[in-house]
Amino acid sequence: MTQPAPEAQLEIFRARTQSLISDAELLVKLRRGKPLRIKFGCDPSAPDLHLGHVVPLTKLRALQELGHTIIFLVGDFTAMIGDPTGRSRTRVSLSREEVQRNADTYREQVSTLLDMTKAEIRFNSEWMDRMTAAELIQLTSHQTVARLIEREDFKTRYQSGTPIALHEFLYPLVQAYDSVVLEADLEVGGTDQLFNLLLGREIQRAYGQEAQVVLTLPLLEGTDGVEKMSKSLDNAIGVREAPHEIFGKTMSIPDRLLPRWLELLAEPDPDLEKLQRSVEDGEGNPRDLKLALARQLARRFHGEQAAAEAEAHFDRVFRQHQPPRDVPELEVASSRPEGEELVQVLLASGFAASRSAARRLIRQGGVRLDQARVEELDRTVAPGEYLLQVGKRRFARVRVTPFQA
RNA sequence: GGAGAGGUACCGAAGCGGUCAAACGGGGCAGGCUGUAAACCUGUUGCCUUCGGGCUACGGAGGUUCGAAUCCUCCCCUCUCCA
Repeated sequence: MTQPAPEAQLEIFRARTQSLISDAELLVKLRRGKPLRIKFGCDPSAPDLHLGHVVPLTKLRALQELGHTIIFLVGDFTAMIGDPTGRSRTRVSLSREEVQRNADTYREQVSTLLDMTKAEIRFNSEWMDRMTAAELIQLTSHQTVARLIEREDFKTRYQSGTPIALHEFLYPLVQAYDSVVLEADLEVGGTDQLFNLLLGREIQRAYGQEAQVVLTLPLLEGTDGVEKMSKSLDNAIGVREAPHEIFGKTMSIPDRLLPRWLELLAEPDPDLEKLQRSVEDGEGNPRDLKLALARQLARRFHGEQAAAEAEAHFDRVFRQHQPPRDVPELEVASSRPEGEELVQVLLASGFAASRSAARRLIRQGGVRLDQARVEELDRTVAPGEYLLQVGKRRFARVRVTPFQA
């Protein structure tokens, strides 16, 4: 592959980024004509990729296609600390086997997005396990508390009286040191990583290396439209989720989030862009645009056919209000000759967490048996087969078996 | 070592002797509407209930009181400041 000219490459590096520090330094590195070593840190404990990860991974693929080397740094050592970003507590350390297994899963999932045969995967325990206390002290000597406390979340935590444990300061330092060991030319991360990435530059200089270029990417908001996407906030769409889940969840994002998702996630597509323009003009219906995005995402992770089925499922359940084709089946034994209480059936089906919750659902008109809304709280279901529906989207085919004394 | 602040439901946060299963906001769930599981509006959100009520809950254990999330004692945990 012949590499585009440095200036042309710069445009690709810069596309959709939050910040790039700095253009000039990147150009210097590119002009040397050698493939850059591009570091990207990943968390060893959460191998489930979601759309939030797709943003940087798409970027990395573009850079990989320019012939640069992508290095996935698995922070298995740093995981003992837990990134102080947000409120995450210190995590339990994972065993070597667990880390390896997670890394394998990660590799497998990332493979659908970029060419892993050309990428390196490294673990920072490789060098951190061997670091002596004296070396660690030396590393810490290159930074000041004042500098570390500048980091936004440390600052707010300090000011608000939320405790900061001493070891948390080591997280950015170790991450920075990883760049030294890997001789990274550039590090990619989310905006929330800016401080850590910049620290990498300082520590590299302290160890006599050229500073890495820092490239940060916007963080994708989750399905709630407010918080950044994360599994723990339950606002994520996983790339391995079922096609109809990906499709449906995408359809349920707030309309106002749509431009953002299109900007960060959508692959170039003339039809999509045409739709987008018509929606911006007030002509088109945002729903159609959302459909197009949902279709594209489902197709990207599950293929054309699965995407079509997911769309059909959505259309059926939410537009026509018909039960879906595949409904989970469930068997409930009658507890008395005339059958079983509906309340009990709801509990057994998992649609209600308690009998009180089940009654509440019925009282609110959220329960249907064979399409007919149930009005009686004390409804008993005679033995037989029924389609049970709770709310708009939860269905089960229930078989109530006869009473046996 | 000393001084102070605080621990309330899924989360944030009020309440500081009864009218508190606990305001309010977020989240969840349900209903309505709709162009979608969007937006908006309404309801609901401890458990059990024969729908009259009953039971368990406000860091833990005791106590005062007819009655405690609210007062007292001890304990556990968190934070801040001073040394």
